[in-house]
Amino acid sequence: MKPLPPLDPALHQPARLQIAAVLSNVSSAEFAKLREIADVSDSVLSKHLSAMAEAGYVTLKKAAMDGRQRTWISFTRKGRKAFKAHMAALQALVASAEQAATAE
Amino acid sequence: MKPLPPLDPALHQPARLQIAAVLSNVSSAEFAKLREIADVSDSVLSKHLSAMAEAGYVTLKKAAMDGRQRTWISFTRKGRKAFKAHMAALQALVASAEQAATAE
DNA sequence: GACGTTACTTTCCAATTCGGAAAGTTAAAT
DNA sequence: ATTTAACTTTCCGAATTGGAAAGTAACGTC
Repeated sequence: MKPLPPLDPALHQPARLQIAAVLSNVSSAEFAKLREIADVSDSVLSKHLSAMAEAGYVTLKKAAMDGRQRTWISFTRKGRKAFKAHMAALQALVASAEQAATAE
Repeated sequence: MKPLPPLDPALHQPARLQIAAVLSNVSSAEFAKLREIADVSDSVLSKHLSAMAEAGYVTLKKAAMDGRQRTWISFTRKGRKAFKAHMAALQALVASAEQAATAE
């Protein structure tokens, strides 16, 4: 039984996984939508997004929507790739666990 | 896009996932084996195992092996169930991410 | 039967991380 | 010029995580 592929610390945290899962499905998502799904406060979401942006995984774009200022978040190519790798690592984990016959 | 099933905090941490993945495949594993796979120090492994034991997820049994004292770790039924649920949550995450066409 | 060794366990401590509240910022609406 | 909406940053406190080192328990040895 060998060590599994490494999990990305910038994505592994639950709120970040949620955010990433959403972003993987869309070209961009609204701040408010992510906050709702990740179920965190403004400040916490903002901090997670900053961290992910710092890692080069997402970009934030402010755009006027109905006059109001909104922030749209998107994966960068790097972010998409990192998330894909992270998912693969999780898949590997699931797979390794799936041969769960009771052997010794 | 709805919130995904919750991830179990007692299992989500990387070292714990590794430990759980191993345990899911065997009836019991040696302390030393887990330490090697999780790639952590004695003290850290011991603490993770204590935490998982406290959660009712694993049991530790000391047994003499070749004269020497060894500790064998096993999932409880509850632990197995919790890990299964956790894996299902990860699967759901993977699945939700998998429709990753670029839609909006 | 004192002593060393092995195999953990617990304590100590520092570094991160995480979260919310509250204060700060900025651009648009009035 | 003010207000307001939509974040962002600061300011905490609490919890996690990790290693080193000290502690403990069970043998094995002499």
